Amino acid sequence: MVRLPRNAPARDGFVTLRPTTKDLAQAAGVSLATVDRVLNGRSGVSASSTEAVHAAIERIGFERNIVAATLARQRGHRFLFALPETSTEFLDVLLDRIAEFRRASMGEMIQIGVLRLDERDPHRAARSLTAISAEDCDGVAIMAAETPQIRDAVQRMRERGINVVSFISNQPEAEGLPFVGIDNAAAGATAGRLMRRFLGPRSGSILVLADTMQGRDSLERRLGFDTIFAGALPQLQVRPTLESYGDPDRTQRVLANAFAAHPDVVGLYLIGMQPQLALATLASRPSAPITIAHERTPSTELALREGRLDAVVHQDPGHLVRSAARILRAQCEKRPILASQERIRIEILIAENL
Amino acid sequence: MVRLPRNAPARDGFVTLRPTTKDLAQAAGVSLATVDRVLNGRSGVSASSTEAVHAAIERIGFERNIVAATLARQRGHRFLFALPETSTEFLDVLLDRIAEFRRASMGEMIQIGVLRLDERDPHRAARSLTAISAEDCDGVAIMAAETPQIRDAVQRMRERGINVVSFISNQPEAEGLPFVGIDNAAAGATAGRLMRRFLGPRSGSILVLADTMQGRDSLERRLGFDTIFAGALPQLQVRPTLESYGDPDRTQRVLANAFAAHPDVVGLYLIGMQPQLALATLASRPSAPITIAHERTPSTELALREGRLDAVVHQDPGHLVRSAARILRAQCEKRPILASQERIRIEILIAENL
DNA sequence: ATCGATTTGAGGTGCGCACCTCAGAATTTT
DNA sequence: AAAATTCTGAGGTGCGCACCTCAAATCGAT
Repeated sequence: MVRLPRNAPARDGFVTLRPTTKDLAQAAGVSLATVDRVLNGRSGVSASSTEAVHAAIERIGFERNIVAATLARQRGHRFLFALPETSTEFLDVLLDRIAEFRRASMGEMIQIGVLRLDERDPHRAARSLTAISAEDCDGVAIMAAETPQIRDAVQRMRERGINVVSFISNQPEAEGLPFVGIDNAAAGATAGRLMRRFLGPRSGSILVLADTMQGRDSLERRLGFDTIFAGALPQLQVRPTLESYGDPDRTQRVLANAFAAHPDVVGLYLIGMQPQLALATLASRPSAPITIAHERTPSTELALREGRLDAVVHQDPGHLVRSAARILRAQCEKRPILASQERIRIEILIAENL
Repeated sequence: MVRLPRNAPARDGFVTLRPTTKDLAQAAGVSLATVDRVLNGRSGVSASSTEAVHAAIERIGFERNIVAATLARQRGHRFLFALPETSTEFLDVLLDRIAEFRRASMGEMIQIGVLRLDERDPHRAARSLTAISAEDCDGVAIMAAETPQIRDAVQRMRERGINVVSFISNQPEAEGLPFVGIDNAAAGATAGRLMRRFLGPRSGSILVLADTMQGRDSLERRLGFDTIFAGALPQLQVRPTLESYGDPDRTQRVLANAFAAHPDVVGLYLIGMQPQLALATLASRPSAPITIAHERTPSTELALREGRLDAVVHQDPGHLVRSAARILRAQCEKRPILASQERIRIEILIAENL
């Protein structure tokens, strides 16, 4: 229990205490009020005063005490996660992590809400977003396919002063929206590389199954996957992407057809969010192809353990949630974000490192 | 900018404001002073009062406001990272992360120091630890091989009231020390599984090179690695562990000898912290074996990109540092730790998911 | 019943900052 | 020059909690 007297001498490898706003005011030769005005971007400060404060900040190495600031700024950030309404295992996991984060961040004065967007009806989804008022909400993390309606809604939200990040599924970067999620092309390439290595010298067809190829994410993953097999690999044929539309029956049907059409299937890449649908179909097949899926869920985890799945390419939902919240918070407080810390890693899971 | 008036009505998916200690005192029918005594584990409270407070905590769902608490408890935690003196690339990366974390946590009133321990001389290392006073330091994360001297020094530190976690290299769990790091047996098994899959139908010898097999970590990794090849794999021979002692010349020598003795080498598992030594030797060989190493460093990253390394099994140094600090802090504040959040993942890196 | 020990309550202080007010100073405009 | 405007400083308040003191109440044992 080390108390920290002001002006504590530097000892060992430790640093001394940090200057406060009072020290800053003194160093800058202005009053606390002016320091406050500069620090919090209030109006009515002359250029020379602003300059003096900034110079003093540099000189004495002032850093705002975030703990005290968030306490004093009796303002809990309210963030919304806008997620698709259709339920998938990955979304369930994500919701769990959001709930977990909500509990953890109550202590930090952050309130978390969830809004479900009707994917089938972009207009309705856009209206849900438009209904969010800046009074109720400081920031929104949006996971939705990019449509003109959504794009407009996002634009209007930002005009209302609500911070927005695009979450997991990337909105076009042109708008300058921060993106929280993995590089899907790299994720696809990762899956492709594993597939190729696991296949070794084997030859045959590789099937690719997506929920739908409408979404940017699936496209990017497929493109990344293909980069690995492009060129000199005549013995491996990556077949056109099959689409399941998240429908168990259709999944069964398209897979059965594909297996019939290509008796030499040696690999199966499950791009989409519902790999368990395909895995269920596959369970009945005798010689299983090398199978790689995305996202760790109870289903994929079990399949990995049971050997029905050879690898899973994953993005950590906990990280996604926390990163989105950190970015939104930084934006609210007009702090810079450390891009390096916010990069979501592409994780590879096999049975041994679960 | 949402202000949070007390007794704010619940809106949307948001939660209402949290009760304060004052509310808690009222609910428990005791005074603020008694609530304070219970919350902070001070003495002189009857069992019945303690009971009443805890019941009230449950009932009204009180949760301490960490922001206010850390501000009021004008006590900056001081934590030390005690690391080996011998420099490796992994340690350099680790030091970078520690420096980064130090900067980031100044705002949270946490001070971070680094202490280097002379590995060659356990007595000297133990003395360095013994010199740490509880006045100067609230917690220590120790990365060191377990020796009787270190064990005793740790014991004495704990008796002095300094919190300790064993860091990266595990001290025996018998002492009830929290451990921050990966399960090395699982990490070894992960490397083994990748090796086996990457080898496919190939047959031959697999070499294993460690810095030294003195450390528990290397032993565990080797054991985990072997589990994958145990039993029905006559075509793959995992050879006895070679030791480099971190010496470039010796590395070169033992590897050259091993390659001479086993012309059929198809795999190379680099257990230790200095894979770059072996990689340098390997660069001159024509047909490279499947090579797997531990820990992402500039060297291993480059080797992955250049194809000289096929996979890296990794533990994130940033996570390690933050997790150690979180655990130490939780111990200082007598808070429980969320074991699930503190599990360090075994990451798999290939060229595509860097 | 008396004494000591234990338990409790009331109250205060301060952490570092955000945010507010209002009066006075410095500057610009008329 | 006066008036209007912009800028500045001094001061206060409160966030939720930790930590402190001191007096009063309660308890147990003799």
